[in-house]
This record gives sequence, C-alpha cells and structure tokens, in this order.
Amino acid sequence: MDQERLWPYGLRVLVIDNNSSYLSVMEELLIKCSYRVKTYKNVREAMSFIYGGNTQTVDLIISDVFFPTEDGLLVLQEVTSKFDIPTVIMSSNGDTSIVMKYITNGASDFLIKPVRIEELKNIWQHVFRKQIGKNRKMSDNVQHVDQLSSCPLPTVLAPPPCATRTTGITDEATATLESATRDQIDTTVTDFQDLRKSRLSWTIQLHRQFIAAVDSLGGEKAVPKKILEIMKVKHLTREQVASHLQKYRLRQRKLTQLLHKDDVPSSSNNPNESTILRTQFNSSPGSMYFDQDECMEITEYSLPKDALSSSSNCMLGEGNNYSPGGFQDFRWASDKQGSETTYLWNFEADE
DNA sequence: GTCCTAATAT
DNA sequence: TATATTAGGA
Repeated sequence: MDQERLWPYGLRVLVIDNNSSYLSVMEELLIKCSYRVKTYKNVREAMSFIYGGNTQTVDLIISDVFFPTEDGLLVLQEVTSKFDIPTVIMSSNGDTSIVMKYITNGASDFLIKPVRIEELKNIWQHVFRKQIGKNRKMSDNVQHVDQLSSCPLPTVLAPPPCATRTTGITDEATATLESATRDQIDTTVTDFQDLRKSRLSWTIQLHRQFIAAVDSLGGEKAVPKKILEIMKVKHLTREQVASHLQKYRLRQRKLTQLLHKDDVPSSSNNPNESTILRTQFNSSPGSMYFDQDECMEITEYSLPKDALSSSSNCMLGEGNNYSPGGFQDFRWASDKQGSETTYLWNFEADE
C-alpha cells in the first residue's frame, strides 16, 4: 500500500539555511530520524519549489531565521496559512521577543541553535497537531475519523525510530519499522476515537425514565439489565445504567441514614419515608435540580444552539413530557467543548 | 459465559 | 462531581 505515507517514518522535511555546513548537519540529523529531507540554501529557491506545485510533497519546513523584514513575516504567514505547512524556525538567538514574533506569525515552533536531535525527533508532532486542528473544525464525527485515517497519521505511540545510532537503515530495519508503524496507525485511529469518546449526560427526562423503570420493578429487582429493558432507550448500555444505579443507590442510602439520624427510629418502617425525603430535599436551594420523583440531583443541562434548532422533536426541557411506553432513541450531538464531546439525549419516537 | 455490584479510574 | 471502567464473585 501507500508506504510513503506511513508515519512518522518518511516525514518530508524541507530545510532552509543559508549556512551550507549547518544545512548538512541538519540534513544528517533529520535522516537519522528517518525523515526525508530536502535542503535549500535560500528562501527564494525553497519558495519556488513550493509554488511550483509541490505543496503536497512537503510535510514540514524547518528554516533558519530568514525573515529579517516584515515581508519575510508575510512569507511565513503564507506558508503556514495558505499552504498549511507547519513551519519551524531556528535561530541562535532565542530572545523571547524574537521567538514571540515568529510564533505569533504562524511558526509552529522555535528551535534555538544548535538544534539537538532530540528536538528533531518530535517535530512531526507539529504536523499532527495541525492535522488535528483541521479535523476538529469538522463537525461530523464519522467524517472526522475517516479524514484522519486517510491522511498521514502520526502516532504518539510510535516515535520516529531515531533512537538507533545507525546512520544507514537496513532493509530489515526499514521493513520492521514500516510494519510497526502500520500497526500503530490502526491503534491510533482507535485511540483517536477514544480521545473523542465522551460521556452520557443523564438529563432530567432520561433520569425520570430511569426512576420509572426502577419504581415499576420495585426495589430489589431493579437491576441494570431490567431497567434497561424497561427504559427502552436505544443505544443506552447496561453499563451506563449500572453506573447510574450505583450512584442512585448510594445517594438513597445516604439519605435514609440521614433520615434515621434525625427522626425517631419508629419511623424506619414507614412506607412514606421516601415522601418525607422528597419533601425535605425539594426545598434545597442551588443550581441543582431536584427531581420530583425522588431525591437525586440532576445537573441542569444547557442545550447547544444547533441542537435546539435542528431537532424539533428534542424532548429536553422542563415543559416536555415523554411517553414511557414508547421506544426512544438518542443520537449524539456535539457541543464542541474542548476535546471532549458532551452527548445529548435526543428523543425520537422509534415508530 | 452472563450479570451484578463495589471499587477504582478518568 | 458524574460517569466509565474494572475486578471479582454469584
């Protein structure tokens, strides 16, 4: 298959430095990292190479400070934004103001000369980050994963094989590297999904269904599997119900203990105990919502705008009611907060 | 092997 | 904290 695209082995790095001896040093170091290297002594040549239709053949640019003027900064901005090639700047001068200048103008990193191989081992991360940034902007989750798997995919689990001291890479070593990288790519795609995997939010409505199921089963028989069956919510897992049940029971236990401490022991067999608890806790203040059916607090859920507009049959919200008998489904909706995705229950009649 | 629950992890 | 995952037993 397309072995050239395996990561981070074979990362295509374009180096620019007007000092030819340092250029050779860089080339040697980068080759030790199993990267493919192209060197240029000046910006003009490098740019004409890129402008000549080679934007897709360069993954990353490492350049000496070649932008002494504002024009130079424009070049940097163009390379990073228009061509979307991450650019790493090198300089023997590491003054914060200078570093800041390049970073704010789009440089992915700033390396202070002499550059160590350890630093070069990790430069592929800039390409990865840039790729993640691009994919983050895409709202569709499935597409997201597809995009990733079809583009060069570096992996945190498989750093460039530059730990080996050998200058030349034998064929066997190369083959091993390739297969190892290939394996890592698969796991990384999975890892990436895991990265985005997020947690179910127990909305008021969902929780009410849960309570209805628990009540209909009666205390003892309310086990995750049965609750799940009664709730009839598609894609809800037994584990999720079990987890919620655990929390629910814990809280009930705590509350009954509290009650027995405050009240006379004779009321311990009172079947209206839960009613008493309910009354007590419904009066509690705060941003938490106390479900009327029992004493569990449910965090009020704030709806993302798009979920509100695009889902007319969304059942979230105080005024809505649900049909306990109906089969319901939910689908994921991203609220785009950080790397984590909060999922919404979006109820829809199954039939 | 399934399922439950408590404990632990994230 | 809320929810997910794990561990170990029924």
